[in-house]
Amino acid sequence: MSLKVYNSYSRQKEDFKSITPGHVGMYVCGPTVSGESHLGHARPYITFDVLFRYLTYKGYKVRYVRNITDAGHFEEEGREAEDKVGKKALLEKLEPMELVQKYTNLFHWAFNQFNCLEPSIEPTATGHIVEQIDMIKKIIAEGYAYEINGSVYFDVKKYAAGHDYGKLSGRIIDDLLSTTRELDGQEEKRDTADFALWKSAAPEHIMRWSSPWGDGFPGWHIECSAMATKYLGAEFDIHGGGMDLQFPHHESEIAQSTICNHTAPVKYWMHNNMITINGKKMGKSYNNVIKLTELFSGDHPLLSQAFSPMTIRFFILQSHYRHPLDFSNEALVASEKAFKRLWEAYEVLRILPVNEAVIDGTNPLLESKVLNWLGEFEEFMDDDLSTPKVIANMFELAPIINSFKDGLVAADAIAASTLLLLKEKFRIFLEDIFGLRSEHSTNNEMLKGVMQLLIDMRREARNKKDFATSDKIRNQLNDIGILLKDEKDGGMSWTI
RNA sequence: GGUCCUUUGGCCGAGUGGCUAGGCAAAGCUCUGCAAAAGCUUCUACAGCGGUUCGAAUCCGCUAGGGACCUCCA
Repeated sequence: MSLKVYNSYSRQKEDFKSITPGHVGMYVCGPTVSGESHLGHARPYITFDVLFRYLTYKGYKVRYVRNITDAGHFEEEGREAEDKVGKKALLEKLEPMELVQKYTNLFHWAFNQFNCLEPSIEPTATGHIVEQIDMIKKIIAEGYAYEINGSVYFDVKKYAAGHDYGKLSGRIIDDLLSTTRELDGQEEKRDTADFALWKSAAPEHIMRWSSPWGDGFPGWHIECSAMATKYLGAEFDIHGGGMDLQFPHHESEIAQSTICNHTAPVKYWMHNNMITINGKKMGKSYNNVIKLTELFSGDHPLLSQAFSPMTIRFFILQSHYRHPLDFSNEALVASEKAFKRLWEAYEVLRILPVNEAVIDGTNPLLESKVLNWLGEFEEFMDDDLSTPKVIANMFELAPIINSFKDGLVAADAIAASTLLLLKEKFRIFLEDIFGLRSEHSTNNEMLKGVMQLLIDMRREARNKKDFATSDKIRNQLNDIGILLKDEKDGGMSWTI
């Protein structure tokens, strides 16, 4: 089976074929570490983590590059260009790199909580100033950039004359060139559509580097082009990021890299949609963000409780990555319950005994349904990562799994081979590909021993019809967060 | 203002021409000392209007609402 992905550049689903057989180069725009990550940031990194995992499952050796933007990206409108990282640092009275370190650590911590695999390479913008300067030099040499007052701008009009500038973002170049908007600090550009490759730094700028054009800092888009080229080559397979980066960021990346490397840089552009809150995009500019730390702690006016990283991961996977996802406390509560139920079914499945003697199941209809649902796991993922459909199938299978445990379905209803396949597919898709995991460590031997003792005591009490004692054990365990469940066969199990 | 997208049952959310997605909530039942959990059952929607078609949530047009980008943004 072959993977199809939606390519933003062609606006259609395409068969995925890697440039180098067996290998995939993937670049994803990483965080700007001038502040704390919020729920909106979780989406791309979880989405592309799943893609990374899925490509690996498909047998590709993937080099996954995700940058850390620890410089650059500037405020421009209505005021002098300012280095965002440097500005915040002054406010917080921290060294710029101290601030960057703090938020980088926080980012790593949060996405470790989300069980996101680490990228193969996580380059920083400040660590690649030299590469960026080299790239700018080449673009100047090619005649597509010009220097004015220590700054360097990309000549969009010239580029657009021979290239399809605006194709990725569906922009019409003439509209861009005839912007009616008045922007300060734009007068030195030849054209308003031009973008900065290098910006001259005012004396008070803390973050600055020397360059052939004087002291300054790199422009908005050049870091991704430089680092992607360095680690993935002039042409690589996948470039991912949020939809809001299509213009101008990715459009400009294409232009820079195309001029510098004489080839279009990316084969498949993939963009995730936004997370909205009350229908509005969650973003810094809207002042409506919910930080990840607030989500994890529940410390936010819109939240009724804390939500675990796996709940959020599951919530994100329940919708398709290219569709908008509206946040609400209720939706997260629903996801929390759904995930818990699914995960517990999975834990039941793992310890379900397999009778190798069952060659043919006694319930062919059930068996064919199970096989069909399992087969669709990969089929759905191949269709542009349709994670919600895979999850829907898992929920079709969950009651069947629970019915096996409760004896509502005969143990020999399906062949041993099918049961083994069921176990394997659940493990691969739930754990390896979706990156979900148990929230709680229940493999603490000491806790297991204590629980067994309490279960034994409760059973003895129940046998003696001493329900006061048995209820006390159950209720008090419940109060501290352990749920005792009486099984159909008289046994007991527990979950946190 | 320009470009583009979107509108699904109480809520979330799949779905691109014909066959009940799924989850959460709610109700009933089974099981149970009670409860929880689990299982079973019920709840059949596609913004409005018009068109194409044997047949449309799905294609086209108009109307209304919402949103994104155009400026840092995942």
